[in-house]
Amino acid sequence: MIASSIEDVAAAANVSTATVSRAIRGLPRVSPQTRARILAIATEMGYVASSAASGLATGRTRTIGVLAPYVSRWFFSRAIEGVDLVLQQNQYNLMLINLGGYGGGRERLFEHTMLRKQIDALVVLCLALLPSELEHLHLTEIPLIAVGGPVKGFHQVCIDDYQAAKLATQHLIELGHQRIAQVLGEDKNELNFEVPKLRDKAFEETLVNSGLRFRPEWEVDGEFTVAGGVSAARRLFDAPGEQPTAIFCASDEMALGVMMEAQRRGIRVPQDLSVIGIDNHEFSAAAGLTTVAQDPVEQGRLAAEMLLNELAGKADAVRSVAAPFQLVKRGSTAAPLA
Amino acid sequence: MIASSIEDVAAAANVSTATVSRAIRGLPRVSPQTRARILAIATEMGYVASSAASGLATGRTRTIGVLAPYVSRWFFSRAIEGVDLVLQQNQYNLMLINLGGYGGGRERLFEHTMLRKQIDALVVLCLALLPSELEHLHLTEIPLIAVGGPVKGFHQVCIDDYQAAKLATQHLIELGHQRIAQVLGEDKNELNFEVPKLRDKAFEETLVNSGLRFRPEWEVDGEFTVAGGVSAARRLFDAPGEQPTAIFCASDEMALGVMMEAQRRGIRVPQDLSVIGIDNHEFSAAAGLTTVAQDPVEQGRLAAEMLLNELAGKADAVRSVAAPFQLVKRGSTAAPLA
DNA sequence: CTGTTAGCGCGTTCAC
DNA sequence: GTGAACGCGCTAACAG
Repeated sequence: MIASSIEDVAAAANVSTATVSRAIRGLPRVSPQTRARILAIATEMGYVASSAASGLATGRTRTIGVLAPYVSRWFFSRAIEGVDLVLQQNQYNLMLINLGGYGGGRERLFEHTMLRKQIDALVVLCLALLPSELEHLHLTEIPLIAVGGPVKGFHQVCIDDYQAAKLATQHLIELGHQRIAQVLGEDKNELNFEVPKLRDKAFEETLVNSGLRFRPEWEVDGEFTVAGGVSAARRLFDAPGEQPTAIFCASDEMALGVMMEAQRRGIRVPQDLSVIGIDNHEFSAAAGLTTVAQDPVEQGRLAAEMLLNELAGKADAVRSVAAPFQLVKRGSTAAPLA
Repeated sequence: MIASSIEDVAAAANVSTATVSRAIRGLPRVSPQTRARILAIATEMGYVASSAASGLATGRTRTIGVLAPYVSRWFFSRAIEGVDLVLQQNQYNLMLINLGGYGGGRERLFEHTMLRKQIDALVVLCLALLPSELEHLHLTEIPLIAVGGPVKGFHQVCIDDYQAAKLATQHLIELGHQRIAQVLGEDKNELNFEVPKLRDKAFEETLVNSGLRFRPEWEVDGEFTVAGGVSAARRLFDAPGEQPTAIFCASDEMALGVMMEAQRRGIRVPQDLSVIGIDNHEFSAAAGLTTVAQDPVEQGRLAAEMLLNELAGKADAVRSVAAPFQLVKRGSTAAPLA
């Protein structure tokens, strides 16, 4: 009852396979009656077209690839969900290509998986690609788009990271903070991208433009993780001499780590220390973290829609779009006591 | 240079397509010299077999499906990474089937996507499936396995949730707590599974078996999220009368929410309140949360390995396996003050 | 409106 | 060790 092919259906309905194909795919040139009859029979037989066969015939897989540096981090998993939302609505499949677990064979991934015509389009989640990889991708000539960060030669959906970081920094400055430290995320394993640099640059320039002193010793790496935020906070708190009254963190996960470490030491947030992040991570509201919010679900959704439009034949459907962001004030920031 | 088919390679190498096929797939009956020559030419031409065509011919897709209720929650995203690890090592693709975003058309997912012979095997991440869905899945006759929770009629890789919850509860009791509340996760949108029930049952029975009183009013829902944990904590803290000295949370995310709310109210953890969770979420170490740890990456990896073994022809490769768990003591639990 | 006929690109007998 | 030929299941172009 399950393993039926289009021929079985055609035979059962006394029509040709071509008619079955047309009827099922909703193409014209089939009388309403025959269509109804075929559909009924197909349903009853549990017939579903083989994707391999139709893929071979059409050259389309109805599958979109999502290339991610990690899947278990907030931004990426949410962006994946956003892409998925659109794909499901359009009966497309989602092939997850995770670079995080890749042990050395990363290049093979591009030369094989990517090229096997297994996907009709690709979403690249903020990821720095090697020149050879970019070349491979462009050779496939499938629609491409980047989400969450710029990729050279790609259209992109992402916030203006410079402006976002500037907004966060300015919030601290406007509250009256003068001694502001930064926890940033550095590019460890080459999976990373330009976003950290932009946020870093914005922080420094905003500080200086406001007449404040930029202190290199108050710039520590948090690796974009909670654990990294904790250890970054330790380094700051353990340093001798003057302490910052506020910390700008390049991501909420790091900011949450900073808050946890502060709490452990009895440093009160926001009385003794203001903390601000970027992202609006799921945990941030609960933790009362002030942040510059962005919405990866929406970004993923938008990107997927553009790709599908492009696949549907709309010219230049894939464009670069600036995603919105906004300051969300919560309890972790306040004017400095002194 | 990219869009080459096996015929192009065959022509360039002056051999038949059959020989190219054998050479590339490492089959015998090809002289070392010809094989080397063919491989060189294929590489140079950037040839990669079309997955649709080979899929049609072999009936195999080299793709494994992962059916998940959500992708952006800790357990699921980590389990996906675990599965992915094994698939990448074996040149398999991962098709992500997310039920979370599914707006009503859930059944169609099963009748179409699942059945289109698009995947060679399926991993179900702790998810309650409807009888009709189970039927569909079994009809496909592909290897199946459940991870993280029992699915009727499936082999499974998961911890013994009863024992894990019992361990957590006992830890609190052994510390001397007598007034213990529970934050559990209820089955809201039918995406859920039996795990919450098991943990709940273990908590109650352990309490009673230790001669402690079980108070229904101290059992509140936290929806398995941080935000849910926060609001559960509020309900507990706002209730008049006696307060619990410890709270058992059925997941770390809820426990973290409880800790955040406690902190906001000046309730000291662990002096005034002990909190324990289950999972060992990425944030738990940073937050100092005592928990019963489990490892979804490992569970996913194990499940994927069994599936691939089964696909490789090993009989009964897919079995049920009890995953390990252990108590990880951190700062959030201590003996009650009084 | 419907049927016939070619492929889509590869794997796989079988002969050689 | 190698090649020719068929078939996987479906779609597309053309006939009717």
